[in-house]
Amino acid sequence: MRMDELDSGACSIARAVELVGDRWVVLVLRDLFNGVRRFDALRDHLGISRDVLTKRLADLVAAGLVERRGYRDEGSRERHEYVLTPAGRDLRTVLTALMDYGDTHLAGPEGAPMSVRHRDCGAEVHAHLVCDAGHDLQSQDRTTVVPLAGARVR
Amino acid sequence: MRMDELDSGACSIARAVELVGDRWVVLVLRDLFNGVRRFDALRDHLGISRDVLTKRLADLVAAGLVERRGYRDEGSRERHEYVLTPAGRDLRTVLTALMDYGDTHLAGPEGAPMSVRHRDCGAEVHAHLVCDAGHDLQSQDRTTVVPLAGARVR
DNA sequence: ACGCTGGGTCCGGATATCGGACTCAGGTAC
DNA sequence: GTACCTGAGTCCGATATCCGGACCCAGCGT
Repeated sequence: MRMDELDSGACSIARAVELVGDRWVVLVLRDLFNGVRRFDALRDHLGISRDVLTKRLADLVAAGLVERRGYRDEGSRERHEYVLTPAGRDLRTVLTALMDYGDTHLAGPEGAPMSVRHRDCGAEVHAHLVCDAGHDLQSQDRTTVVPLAGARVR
Repeated sequence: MRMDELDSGACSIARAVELVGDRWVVLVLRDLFNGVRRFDALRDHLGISRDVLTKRLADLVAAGLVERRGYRDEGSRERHEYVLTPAGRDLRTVLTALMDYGDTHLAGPEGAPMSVRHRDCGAEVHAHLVCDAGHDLQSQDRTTVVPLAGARVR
């Protein structure tokens, strides 16, 4: 079966990219992973317009990736902050894969700007392709794609 | 050091998302991985407008992820097809991570639509977070992020 | 009473997207 | 030779989105 006979929309990549297929969404998620939680902190750091940030955060909340949570610094009234939900945190593999790609192909002469470390052992963390039998496929191309029940023929 | 003191643009995720932070780019790459190579086949399968497809393909070629290659079916004049370069193929980890995310969080009741298999052993392939000491971090959150030489303070 | 601050909304111009019509070149059919 | 088909685009006008900037609003401190 040729892949172009299957419905492009009934594909997990298509569904996932519906959520995160946007520059700002990815950068907002990155900052949320890094502990930047407040509207104006995000706005300052990313240089995104307030308008768009409002919309992106609302979309992320609606999609269940982010939770809007009240907090109160003493001597201030209540404010909001944005924190990743477990579903949002599951995107870490995607962000790490993007980061690995940028490190390898797009870094300047100074090399990679950041390193993700395993908190327990200090070693660098990367996204790898691994098969369920335990083979690491990094940088090889030994894969085939087969349709399953959720696929739809056009 | 707080992460929001570092330049958001000097980040491998920001650089990578400059290339692939677009719905159509990701879907075009997916189809190229799956062997859909010709302009009109991509257009039909994705339902993208010709205009936008032309531009996305040109951007991908300019970025070195895709090569535009002449070919000739017998009895036709020369045509073009688009094939991934090695740099483009390195995005497989990103696409697999997106697919895993979609399979886990966005699949319908029929389950996942596709499965990527290791050609040598037939087992399913997934993107995992793995540290250089060999620990698999899947679904844990035991990471810290540290700035390196390529980071820029704002 | 007044201003400051976090977290927005509103607005107008610039950009991008979409679907559809038009183009162009080489090959086949007559 | 002429008409037509096909793959691969370009052009166009209407809509949608993005961006920067101005404006708003609710409490708290003074």
